[in-house]
Amino acid sequence: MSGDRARKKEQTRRVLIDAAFRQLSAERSFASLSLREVTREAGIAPTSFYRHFQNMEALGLTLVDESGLTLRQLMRQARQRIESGGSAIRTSVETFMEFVSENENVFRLLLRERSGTSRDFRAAVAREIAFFSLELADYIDSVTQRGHEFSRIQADAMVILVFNAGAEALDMSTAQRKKLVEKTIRQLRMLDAGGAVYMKRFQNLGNSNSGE
Amino acid sequence: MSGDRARKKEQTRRVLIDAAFRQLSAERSFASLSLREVTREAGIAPTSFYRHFQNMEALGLTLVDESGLTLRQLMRQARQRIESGGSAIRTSVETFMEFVSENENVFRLLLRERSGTSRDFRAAVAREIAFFSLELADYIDSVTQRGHEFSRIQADAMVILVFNAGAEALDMSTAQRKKLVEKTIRQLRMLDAGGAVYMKRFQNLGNSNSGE
DNA sequence: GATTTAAGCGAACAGATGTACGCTAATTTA
DNA sequence: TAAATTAGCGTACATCTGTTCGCTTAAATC
Repeated sequence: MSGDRARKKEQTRRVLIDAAFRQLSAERSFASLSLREVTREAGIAPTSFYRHFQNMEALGLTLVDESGLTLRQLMRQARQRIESGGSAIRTSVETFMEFVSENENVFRLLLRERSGTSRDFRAAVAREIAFFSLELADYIDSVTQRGHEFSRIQADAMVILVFNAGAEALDMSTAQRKKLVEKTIRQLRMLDAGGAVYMKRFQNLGNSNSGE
Repeated sequence: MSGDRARKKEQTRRVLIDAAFRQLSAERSFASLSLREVTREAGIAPTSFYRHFQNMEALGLTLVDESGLTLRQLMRQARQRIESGGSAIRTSVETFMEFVSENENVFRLLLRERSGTSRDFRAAVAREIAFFSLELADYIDSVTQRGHEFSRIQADAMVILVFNAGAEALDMSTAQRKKLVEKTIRQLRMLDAGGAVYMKRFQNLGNSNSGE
């Protein structure tokens, strides 16, 4: 039968990926994982690792990619919830925080590799966040009609604030997280309100960079 | 003569600290430094390390503390520049970016350990950033008189955006960094403008969290 | 059914790591 | 000046690391 071997190979590849994810925690970053640790957790001989990945860096990039996928599912979920009524800002923040709580290790990975030691990792995470931001910018622009460039700047700021809130949440209790959500919502509302005001000012003054 | 030995000890302690800072780079995080590497760079026997620090974690905390000090000097500088005229926002962003460019490794350390694997490190960095944010909040409040809590929320958002811009700048060319500065300034202006608007709305509606 | 392919394994190796221990030599104390 | 303290060093050891190599065994191909 054809595809039997390929299927089994895919299976152990998954086991390796899952083992790596499982070992991530507040105390363990991907960079601190050794090849042997991952294979041990996966129940596979160290040397077999090379049948699936060229090295740990390759495995890491796979993890980042999968995390990006999870992130996109999150976006889809948030969009659905917004469409079925409710404040866009509140819904987005709450959905994101839910995601962080349910995927702490996935989020930690993205968070850490964003400023990690591998340029490829940093680029991969930046790409995922940019995708996230672009989607939000489109949404904002479709609602406000202030122009793509402007919406993009606003969306970028919002995404950064939400991501940062997620990062802070990781070290917090449930009660503290609730407060954090409210704070973040206020920050996004400021940006929202400010977008309208600043846009007008921006148009009146033209694109000058005159001081003050 | 008394204090000779103590002085020399302090000296080699400095050599260790400097060696560690020197080894930080885009490719090397503090977590990836080994005790032996640091002592090698410092020109000191591995075992002598223990005469100065209990372990690498202790050295790391010292680095974070020193980085915090540098950050406070930066704040002082920004304050002075603002007082001697010019836009507060522009001056702050430009001064911060200058700091990042001149202290890339210091900034990288703070950036990485903010989401690192040591709770103590994370707490130490959070403390430094909170200090930074608190100062800005005081300044905002003294100018706008909108109340400490409100100013704090706004200041927090601003600090996050500026820090994040600093992080992005690390992987950028000089030209790209210039554009980033302008973008960040716009984001802060949005927050500034939005603060005024949102504050009014906030007061009129009361502290309700009614949807939409 | 015979031959080829390839996933998985165990043994082995060189290199690096943190740290214990005891020594030396210089400074400090008495 | 004699005794005590201590920064710095070299040796040593157990442990862990990534990776090579050749083998087995089962699936795929012919």
